[in-house]
Amino acid sequence: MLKLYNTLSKQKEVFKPIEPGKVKMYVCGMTVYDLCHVGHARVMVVFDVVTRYLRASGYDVTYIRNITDIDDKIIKRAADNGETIQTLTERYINEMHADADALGVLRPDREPRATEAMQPILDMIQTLIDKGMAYVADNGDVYYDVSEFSGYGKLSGRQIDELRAGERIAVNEAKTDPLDFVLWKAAKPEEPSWESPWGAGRPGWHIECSAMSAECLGHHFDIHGGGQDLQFPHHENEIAQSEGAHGCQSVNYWMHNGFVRIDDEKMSKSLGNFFTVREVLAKYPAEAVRYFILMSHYRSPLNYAEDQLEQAKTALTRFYHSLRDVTPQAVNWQNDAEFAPRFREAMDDDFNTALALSVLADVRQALNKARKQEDSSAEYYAGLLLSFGDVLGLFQQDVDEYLQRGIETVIEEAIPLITPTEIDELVAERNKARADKNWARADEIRDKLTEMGIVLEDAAGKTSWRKI
RNA sequence: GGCUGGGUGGCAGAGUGGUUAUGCAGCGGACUGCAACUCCGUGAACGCCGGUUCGAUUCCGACCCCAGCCUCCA
Repeated sequence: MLKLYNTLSKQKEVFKPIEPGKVKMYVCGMTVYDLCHVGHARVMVVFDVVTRYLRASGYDVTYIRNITDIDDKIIKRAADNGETIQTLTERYINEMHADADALGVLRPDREPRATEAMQPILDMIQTLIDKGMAYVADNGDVYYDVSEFSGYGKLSGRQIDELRAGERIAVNEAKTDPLDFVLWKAAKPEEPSWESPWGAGRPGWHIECSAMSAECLGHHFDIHGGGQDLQFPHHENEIAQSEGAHGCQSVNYWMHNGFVRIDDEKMSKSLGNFFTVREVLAKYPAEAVRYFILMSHYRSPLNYAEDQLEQAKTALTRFYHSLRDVTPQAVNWQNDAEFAPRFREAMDDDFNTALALSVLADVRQALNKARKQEDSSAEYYAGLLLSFGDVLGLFQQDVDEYLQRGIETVIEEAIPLITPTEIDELVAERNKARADKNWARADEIRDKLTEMGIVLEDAAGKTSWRKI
């Protein structure tokens, strides 16, 4: 029985889909004006695992992750670069996909873009105006009238008067209430804009998600996800818009993942303390980054640190190592009686991947023991590990490809160090020396390879190698 | 100031009213020509102060500290 933490109720709840057997999920994706950083990677990986596990649990999942391809930062960046917003966003959408693919993140079923949803956005704003929940200001902007929505604050636990008392709300003359937020922004000269009944302009940030989620999933759907920082105001405003316009509950379960931190501070663009996914992938295998993200619970803060990445890499390598030279059986983990109950229990408990990984560590150990005893159950455990791994998006690469990864392109100062063929030749020479009990020569070769980051492993009758 | 969440062994990170998390690192042993890999064994923890309890790291209260949101942000 799957339980998940619902931000709306601030507690774990048993998951019950609106329509039996089906899950409709919407996650706030990226604003595409720059490369993704590790925080973005976390959202993608976390909800990828949520989707995979829901599917493994038998649900027919419709997963939507939007792309924000029009906003102030995009306009500014495009202007700075002297390019159109289309070429800018197109480029970063491709980069985002490249990062997602590298991290083993499956594509959502749909990735709607704000600029392609103008009509639904305009319709929704009109509905809100017609219902008296929005108004056109003197400057041509359209604002949502927060006082017209009684549920305002229910997600983030805020009271309207408390928010009013806050000192950090910017004063904007055009609004009748500082808490009101913009649905439609009147265009300034030179800015990209779309025609509307209220003049040329562009949508406010929040309205696109309300419009697109309704377009893709209907007025009422199961799960809405995103980063913790979107709780307020973005998601609060989404609720106000969707429920204001449709007159019914919009989302049953709100899920928010925790931040990635550096030195106990949130990783963010504005603080400038971020690492792009691209930078991290240059130093660590993508799957190790994924493993690192899954090492902690999705709602906990995740401290980004090199030694943690190293640890993830080591742990992952040991899994692949255990899978090496075993022919895995075709196994469906759901049929397993030994480990699956614990795995399911962990994942059912609000997607506790950290605990699930500890179960996989036990499977790995069972596999190693079986291998040591040359027991045929090794093939079963290997298959089981792969089946579990599929739920978390781990262990799916070819074993040698992972362990000997990138060997063709390993370069240090642009000079290829060694080719696999050369390694094989050295290994053969060393084994000959070993047969002759010429330990000095054998060790010399091994040391030479070690210096190049190649580890040799002498199993009975076969020497294999891997990259450190 | 308001509202959230958190403080666990060397590091990371689950969890629990009384019994082994797990991973990485360490130590001892087996295996090995020596290693690597693997296996076996092993030490080490619950911010501080009270309370409830036969018993609290786990429940309650105060305190200290940390992070986040309240402004664009995954």
